Amino acid sequence: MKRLPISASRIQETIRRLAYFQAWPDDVLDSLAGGAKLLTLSKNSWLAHKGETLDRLYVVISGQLRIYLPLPNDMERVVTLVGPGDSLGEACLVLNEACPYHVVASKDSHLLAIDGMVYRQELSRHPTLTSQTLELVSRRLIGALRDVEICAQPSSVQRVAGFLMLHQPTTDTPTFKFLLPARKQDIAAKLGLTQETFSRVLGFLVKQGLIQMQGGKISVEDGQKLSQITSMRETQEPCR
Amino acid sequence: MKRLPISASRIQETIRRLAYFQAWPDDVLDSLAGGAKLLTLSKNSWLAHKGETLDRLYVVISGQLRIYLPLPNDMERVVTLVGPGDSLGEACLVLNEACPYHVVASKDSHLLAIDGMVYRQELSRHPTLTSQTLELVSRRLIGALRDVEICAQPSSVQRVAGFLMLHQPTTDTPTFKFLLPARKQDIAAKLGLTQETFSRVLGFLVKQGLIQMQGGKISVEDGQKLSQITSMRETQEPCR
DNA sequence: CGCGACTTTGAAGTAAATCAATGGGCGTGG
DNA sequence: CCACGCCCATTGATTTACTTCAAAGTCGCG
Repeated sequence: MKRLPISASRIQETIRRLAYFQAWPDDVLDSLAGGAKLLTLSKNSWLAHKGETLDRLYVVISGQLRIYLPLPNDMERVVTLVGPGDSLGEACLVLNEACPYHVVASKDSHLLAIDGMVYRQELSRHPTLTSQTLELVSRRLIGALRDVEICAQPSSVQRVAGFLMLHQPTTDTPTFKFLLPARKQDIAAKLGLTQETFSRVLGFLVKQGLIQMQGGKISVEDGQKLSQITSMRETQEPCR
Repeated sequence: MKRLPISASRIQETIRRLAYFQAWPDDVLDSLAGGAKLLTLSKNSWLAHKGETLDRLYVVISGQLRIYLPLPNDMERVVTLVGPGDSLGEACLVLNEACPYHVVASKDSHLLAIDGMVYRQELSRHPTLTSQTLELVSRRLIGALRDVEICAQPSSVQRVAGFLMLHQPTTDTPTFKFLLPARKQDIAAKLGLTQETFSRVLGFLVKQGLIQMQGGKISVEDGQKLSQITSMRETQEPCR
């Protein structure tokens, strides 16, 4: 992880380009730019460890971060995959609490790091920002709940089906394509499965004709049936 | 569920007594009392269904609510148990989104129901409330993460140990007692276990001398060892 | 073309779910 | 005050879906 020696104007420019800051007033952006840094993280390098105090708000410009919880058996439970335009750390900064998860770059990444003190100060100064942040955190809370719901599915097929259906653009679109947002390994870890099980389930769904797959490209052929799986009592066909 | 025919003054009085509203200005409380109702829910009656729009903020006065996600196999994944002084619905109201979970009374309960419109209006009028709510939702988000962490533990013994250790009053208190906050059934569902497994694991821990148990009263005898279990690779003793 | 990272496939073991039945508390009513 | 009935917890026996361990296969990239 190294700090890019970039001019302040470059930072301001970057900030203004990010959707995250779209609705924020100019003077706030100027303040934020003051304590901001541009970071470059190479794949697999750490951004934060669980238990550390987080003193920055991070916004991903390019690349991808993996937020996860470490498990006893050398496994990980992926909480979120943070992509371009996404941010991380609001809740911790607001509460001034220790970081509850690990964060590492899952790809070479560029990010904006905004000083926590400045961030909190601006937050307290501008009610609009506070309510926007409230909305953001609320969205994240509800999102977390959706993830819990998927991971709580009793069978692996149901979890994967639930995951796939998250990507349908509009409800009642029976067929659609998308690219897996990360390595299958990481997605499996987000679903609470091993990569092996995830692979097998995808293979099973292909065999059933419910999806097609080539590399990371998924084509859902029958979203209808896939949704039903989620609420079915028996999922695993006799396997032959 | 029936509406108590209670005077407005009684409602204001109740509101003022709740810790939830401690720091809120008087005029806000008056407004909130305007659209508020006192509800009585008898055990097992519904407060909200998943998918419905939630148009009230609820604060529990007495009793207990169970927030949960329905699972295909007629099981539930308990998200939270909401007790006296706790509230529910902030995130939904802020985003004006459908309720993502079911809510039922797990005991006979009394609650305060505050009109959503009024709540949002007051929120937008008073930046202080907004930041307090931001803190509340942030806390809830981080709490949700802790729950995910426990449920992600690979073995049942580790999940239960993690749950038990949540109740230690201060870190480095090796021994402590507490009362289970709900039926074992519901706690099991919160840990992603069946009641049978939960029962067996508790029995196992008793046999190991790590805890004592009589009914809902738990006495943790060796928090040290219990914490270690959480990060151990092998958990289940050979059983004989 | 060959190497490393990631994924897929196979075979075996195991922990937890499931099914089924018993046991204990507690409130209600006789 | 005891007896019944209900709800919840416990215990046992069985099944199986997932993990685990191991190895081969694929892909992209220098």
